[in-house]
Amino acid sequence: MYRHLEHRLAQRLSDWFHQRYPNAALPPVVIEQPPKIELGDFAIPIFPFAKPLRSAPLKIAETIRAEIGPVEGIAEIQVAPPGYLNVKIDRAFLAAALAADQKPPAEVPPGKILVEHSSINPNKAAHIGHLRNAILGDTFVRLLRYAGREVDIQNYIDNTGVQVADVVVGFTQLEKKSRSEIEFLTRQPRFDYYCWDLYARVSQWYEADKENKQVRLQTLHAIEDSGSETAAIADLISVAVLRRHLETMDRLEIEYDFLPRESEILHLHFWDAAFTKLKESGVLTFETAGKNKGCWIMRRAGTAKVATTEDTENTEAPEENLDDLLTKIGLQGLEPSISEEDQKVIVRSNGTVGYVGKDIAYHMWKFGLLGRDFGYRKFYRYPNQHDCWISTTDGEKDHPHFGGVAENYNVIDVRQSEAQNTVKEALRDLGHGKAADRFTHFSYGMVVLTPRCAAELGYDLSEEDKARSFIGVSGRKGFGVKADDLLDQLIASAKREVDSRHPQLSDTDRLGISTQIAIGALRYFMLKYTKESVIAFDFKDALSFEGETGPYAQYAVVRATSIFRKAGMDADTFLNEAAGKLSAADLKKYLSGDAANDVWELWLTSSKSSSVIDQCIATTEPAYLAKHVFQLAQLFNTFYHRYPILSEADENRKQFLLASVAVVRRELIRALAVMGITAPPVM
RNA sequence: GGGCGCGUAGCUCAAACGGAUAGAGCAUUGGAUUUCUAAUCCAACGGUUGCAGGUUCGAGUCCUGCCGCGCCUACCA
Repeated sequence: MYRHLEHRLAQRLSDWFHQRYPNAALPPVVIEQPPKIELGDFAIPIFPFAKPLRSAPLKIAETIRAEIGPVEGIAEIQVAPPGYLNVKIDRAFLAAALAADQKPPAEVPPGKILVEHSSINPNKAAHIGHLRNAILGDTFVRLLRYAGREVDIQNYIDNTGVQVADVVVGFTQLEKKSRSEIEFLTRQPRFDYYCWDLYARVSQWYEADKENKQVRLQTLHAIEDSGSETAAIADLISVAVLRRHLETMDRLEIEYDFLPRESEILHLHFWDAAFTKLKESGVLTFETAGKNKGCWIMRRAGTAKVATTEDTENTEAPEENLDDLLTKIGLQGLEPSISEEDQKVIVRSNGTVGYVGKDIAYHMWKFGLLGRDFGYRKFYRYPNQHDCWISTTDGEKDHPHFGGVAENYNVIDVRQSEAQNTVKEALRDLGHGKAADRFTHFSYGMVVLTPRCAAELGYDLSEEDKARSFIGVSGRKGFGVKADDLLDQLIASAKREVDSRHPQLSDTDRLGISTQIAIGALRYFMLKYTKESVIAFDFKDALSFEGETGPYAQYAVVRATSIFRKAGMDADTFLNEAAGKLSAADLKKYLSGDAANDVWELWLTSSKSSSVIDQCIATTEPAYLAKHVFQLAQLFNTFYHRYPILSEADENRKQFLLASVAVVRRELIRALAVMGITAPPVM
């Protein structure tokens, strides 16, 4: 409803401007929030109109105020120096709509959206960096679904890369394990932890003797031969680790619909099909000389940008740079179409295709542009009976339809920006401009360890690392905080509190509550930072349950619920039945005037969730929702402290206060659900 | 070298489109509960938004230069 009023107001002002000044070129109407609630609920800066209309902002504002006429849902419009229009919402109007949970219909664009996230190499345990990815991705899925969009969640599994080969080397060479011995190990709890340590040991082994890297190369080749014993072992390991990843993420209520694997991209000849199209369209060119002789290359994304109709005036500049470069490296006259600096090798001179090439093929499939499909097999059934499918070469006849989507979001960290751009440009160069436009790299920053945190974990730091402000997580070095470990710690820490607070509850109940709190803390922690920022991981912050944390917001819900429990009522039932009986006169009475500003702010903020969620989707930034949830919880806690509700003597006012609590509670629960957080019954 | 990003309170972070007095949390200090149980609330303290210019009614935000840091720049994935 807040969103609706905002749009209505913007539209009305825009219409007014166009009617009164039909020939003027005017900037769009921008709606902001005044710095203080006393000033109003919406603020429109008039300054941008001063110049085009050749008039003072205050004068224009005054004219608008006088001529705009009544707007439904708007109570008052004031002019404020030095040039704002401050607008007050009709408080009773909004509150009545909110109490009755009225939602004006929103437009939902057609077409399915694909969100790809997690994509953890299946060779070791998931760590905190993967948690950030999965939580961001899963929350974005929930945001889209809240907005009414249909979403498929895919988790791309690179099961044929060197990382898997390295662990295979560890089992077969370092540990001399047979296939059946490895199979036995895969059935042990937390097999991924075993691999974590082994992977780090293999990396050391490579460094100890360069000869050892030959083994890696042989193993890598053997994996690609699908009939070999090595391939079978690799599959055994990667599937077992993958299963562990699904279990870990399921602890956080993160699920997937489909797991496309790189092995099928190869075996089902996705790449061959893509390669043919890429060659035919000239996107890939064969190098006959120079550093990349014998490779199929593409122009590096983002460099020497091809002139389009919009920027013809810039056509000269890149060519000059190109000539300069060619001169510098002594290549003038050889006429490669792209300088070596700008070349991106897609197919190596030995004929094998790199990661980006496979990703291009995968993305052509995603948008239904490849003319091929995976085989599908059920792989994992979640406790809620939802099935997660995996790619195979043959597969089951009846399966859901994956691929051929309208939009695509890839949740991948910022280091892959260039590779992502290359995929996007390949789609564009193939003539699929629309698909390229609907390809979004949902980029986010790294999770790193503070030197203190690394020391706490017992890692020996080099002098170089000690001097750094933070240290990157490294699976290769076995350097990082494992996802399951962190979650275990959070649960244990929450459990200690719950045990002391609620000794009367059963241990199972206390564990359940602790788990909800741990998930709330972890998910909120990963979402409160804006996605581009680097998270300097610190146990003190991550394990905190106070201040700006998930449990703070969960606690607000618990408090709201406990008011109703104490009153012998169910909060939702109350809202369904009693809230409708709130008279317009009472709403007006209890919400009017500056004295009611604090309660009004509670209602106002409650009404903003849909607007905030729209903003999160438009900017691919879930942190706005985290901030909103915290703000709402904060307002509620202040309100809770200031107003005794059950002891309120005025019965009508008591009903109004209860309705206020019930509305905030409902909106908090909804917003938290979008973040994948549920509030426990007690805390 | 080139590309991208970052630099805001002691620490960790906010501040959509340039807008009203740059806000939170943590930490520190002082207070609040026989109550809908304090994982809470109130208050104090804390800032030349890296530096120097510029654009304009107005700059943490845009432009230029400099300083510092990170990532990418592999026939790795």
